[in-house]
Amino acid sequence: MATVDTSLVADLPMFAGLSSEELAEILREARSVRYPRNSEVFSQGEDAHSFFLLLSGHVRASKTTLTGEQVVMRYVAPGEIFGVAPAMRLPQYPATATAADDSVVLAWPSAAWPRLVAKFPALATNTLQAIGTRLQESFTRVVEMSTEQVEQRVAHTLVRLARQSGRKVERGIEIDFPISRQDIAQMTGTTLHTVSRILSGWEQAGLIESGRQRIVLREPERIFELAEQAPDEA
Amino acid sequence: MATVDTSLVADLPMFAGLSSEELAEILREARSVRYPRNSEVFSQGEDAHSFFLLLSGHVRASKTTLTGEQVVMRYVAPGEIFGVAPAMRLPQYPATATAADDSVVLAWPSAAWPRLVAKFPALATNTLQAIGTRLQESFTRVVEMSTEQVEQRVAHTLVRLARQSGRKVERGIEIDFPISRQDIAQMTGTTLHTVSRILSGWEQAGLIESGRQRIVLREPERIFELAEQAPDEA
DNA sequence: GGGATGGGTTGAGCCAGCGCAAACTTCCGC
DNA sequence: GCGGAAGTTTGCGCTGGCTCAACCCATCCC
Repeated sequence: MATVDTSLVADLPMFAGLSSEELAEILREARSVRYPRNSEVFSQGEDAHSFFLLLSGHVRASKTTLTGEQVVMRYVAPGEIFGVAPAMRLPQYPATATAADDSVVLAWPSAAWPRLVAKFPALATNTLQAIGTRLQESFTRVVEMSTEQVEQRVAHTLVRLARQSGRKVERGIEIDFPISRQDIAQMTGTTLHTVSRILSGWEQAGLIESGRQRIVLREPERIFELAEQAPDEA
Repeated sequence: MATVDTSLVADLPMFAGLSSEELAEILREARSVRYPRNSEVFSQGEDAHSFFLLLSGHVRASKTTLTGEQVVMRYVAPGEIFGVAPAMRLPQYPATATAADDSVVLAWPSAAWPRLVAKFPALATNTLQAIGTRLQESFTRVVEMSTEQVEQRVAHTLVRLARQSGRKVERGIEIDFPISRQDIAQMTGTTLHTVSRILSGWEQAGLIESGRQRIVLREPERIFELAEQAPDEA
């Protein structure tokens, strides 16, 4: 159980309003764990033994339906908390968390939550804000799924991924972790075939550049326009 | 500003872990307001001046897109909090709240939130739990929209409405507030035409009985089966 | 009681995107 | 360097559900 340097996480919104002594006390209860790419951090339905903070890498949260279909709920970026089921008093994890790339996380045992929150009320309000943001994002997704065509949804998804986890490269903005057509299909409620067709079209048009589990937005503004415009302006 | 009887709300999850004196202190800051059917409690984009608790009636939360389409996010049942933007530090309401039926709400000024939470930390954890539940519900909806056919989604929606706001009547379970085909369409991401066709079919089959803004589930279990079964078992 | 308004029903045609199928490419382990 | 697995591309046919359109019915207000 390595000790974590407070400076690594001091500026995160999760720890806003806490002194560095308080932060140190909180971090003392966490252990840092490394998850290689494609390994599971936790699994849907499993007892929620811990809650997490992502230090580096990327983690995919996905849900599996009764009929076996997978839906990707979100990608966790470094600095975000995840697996916070204990904070909502959920006894089990509602989704599966998988390392989309080699990742390092901080993990606190669930039992620590009530104690920490009692001692540091800022944690509760910070978490409330984080969950609130996530609720808004989820609402946005419901609205998109209800009102937009597939192409628009894919565009929105790429824009969001680029904003959240984009890395500037010479030729544009690259999504900073391996992501397949299938993953995007599971984020947008379509099939990998349709995603492939759409991305091929965009590549043809010079909007993107892509390869195996790799996407570079060459013209982010034009993708953004696609995302925002009404379908019949196309 | 009427004084509110603590006994009305003492058992709500929102106030779990608070003594009746503490509860009285919290309620002292709220005023109770009546909203007639179809009136707006607050409007999307408006400054979040208050947060609310529904005492009686039903409130519909809906979002409007840039292109003018409406999506119904949820129906608030008595005892639930809503418009809790202030708790998430959202400066504006992300949705519009409309009384689906004559309703009575408790309203607290936003400014009261930080003060109340500081004094009564249980409020923060209770709210966290409420928001967490809502996040799960929203996730469920994303999954349904991603993986289910329209008929299944409508079935799921009716089952949920019946559970949340169903009233037992001789012939089955009636949704306890006026709800139109259009409303259901906006909850399921389809058109009122398609909803009308589906409900007509079910009425034909004796599964439901319906009229103007009124739906009675005559065979709730069979609707439930429709909601759960894979489309090709139909 | 007549007109208007809001909600509901039903028909006909069309197309976005799915399902199925086959082939290709890249990566990785041995 | 070979074989297999995983990811991607592309063609083709079909269909669920949308669009457009017309009409009906109940309720409410003069």
